[in-house]
Amino acid sequence: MSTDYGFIVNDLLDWYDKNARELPWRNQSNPYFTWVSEIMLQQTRVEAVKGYFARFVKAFPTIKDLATADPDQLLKLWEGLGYYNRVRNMQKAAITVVEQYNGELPRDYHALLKLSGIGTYTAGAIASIAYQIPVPAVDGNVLRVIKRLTGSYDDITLPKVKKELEEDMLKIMPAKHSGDLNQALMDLGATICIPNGKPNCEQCPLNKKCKAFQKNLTDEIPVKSSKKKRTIEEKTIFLLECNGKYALHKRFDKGLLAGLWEFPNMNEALSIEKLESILSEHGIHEYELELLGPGKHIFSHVQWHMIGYRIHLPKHDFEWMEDLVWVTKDTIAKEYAIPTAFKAYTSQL
DNA sequence: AATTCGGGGTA
DNA sequence: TACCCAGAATT
Repeated sequence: MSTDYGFIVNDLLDWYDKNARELPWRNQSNPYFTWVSEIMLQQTRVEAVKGYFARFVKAFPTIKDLATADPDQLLKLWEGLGYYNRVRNMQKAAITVVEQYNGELPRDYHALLKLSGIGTYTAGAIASIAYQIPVPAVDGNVLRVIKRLTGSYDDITLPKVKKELEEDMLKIMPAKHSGDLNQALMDLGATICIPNGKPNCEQCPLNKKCKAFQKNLTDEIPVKSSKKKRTIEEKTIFLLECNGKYALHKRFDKGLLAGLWEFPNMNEALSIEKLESILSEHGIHEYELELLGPGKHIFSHVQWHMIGYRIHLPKHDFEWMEDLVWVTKDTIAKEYAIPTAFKAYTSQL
């Protein structure tokens, strides 16, 4: 069952001419910059991206620079932005682009789609914005705007619903202004047809045609099926300090916060007595112990409840934990990417 | 189809 | 709190 959405194209393009947001990655013609912005914007708000975008393209001005970059330097530039696999995938794709496309992002939707970290949304966004290829870019904004427009109770978390909308939107893409149409839908979703709270329907260029507005259904549409609730994990974080240096540990290269640096830690809430006995078991008898405050961090699917200890050691040739590096506070700040989850303890270095 | 990947803004 | 954000990869 397909729907013809052709009746909204002119309204949206007219509205976009007057109301487009001015953003650092707009009004420029470098497809690589468009690519960087689209990766950063995945599940991430515009305001959060602005600073990261400027630093990133300054440090890596070309796809070749990205392809040859030090992975740890990339993670440092991404530090705090989240979803760190995005930057790993982007470098992997950059290497592919250098090897297969002479360092130039392909002007082809399906070729873009094959690159690591580029799915249907991002391929459509790059193709339409950077190359004016008439393909849609269906993100959460577009799903929300269109489902409200038609008063549809489709569950927008279902892959089938997104796929059908992509097929319908493909049919109405204008030959020359596909990038503008896609961005019009996104700007409308971000500024007028907003997700939380009351949308600003009185300002909407589509309100005369919008079923959700006419029937007062904007608080029930779009429908999103409920999510799993978060599990809680207890952790004990150690600030091991010796001769002005701190111990860091590199996380496993798969899974949560893959490849980032962390303070040594254990996956349980450790009492002082238990900690003292563990240290004793490892032959560690000279140290100063300080209990640090609790820390909490919420991820999408899990939350950490942490307690911390500062352990001041006279020497670091002990055999409690493996694979530690010892670095100064300044070096950590410049070179080591530590996720925000440890903020309660990085602030006490 | 369901889950896993961050972090912060907002009501 | 709970929800959401210019989603993609993995299972």
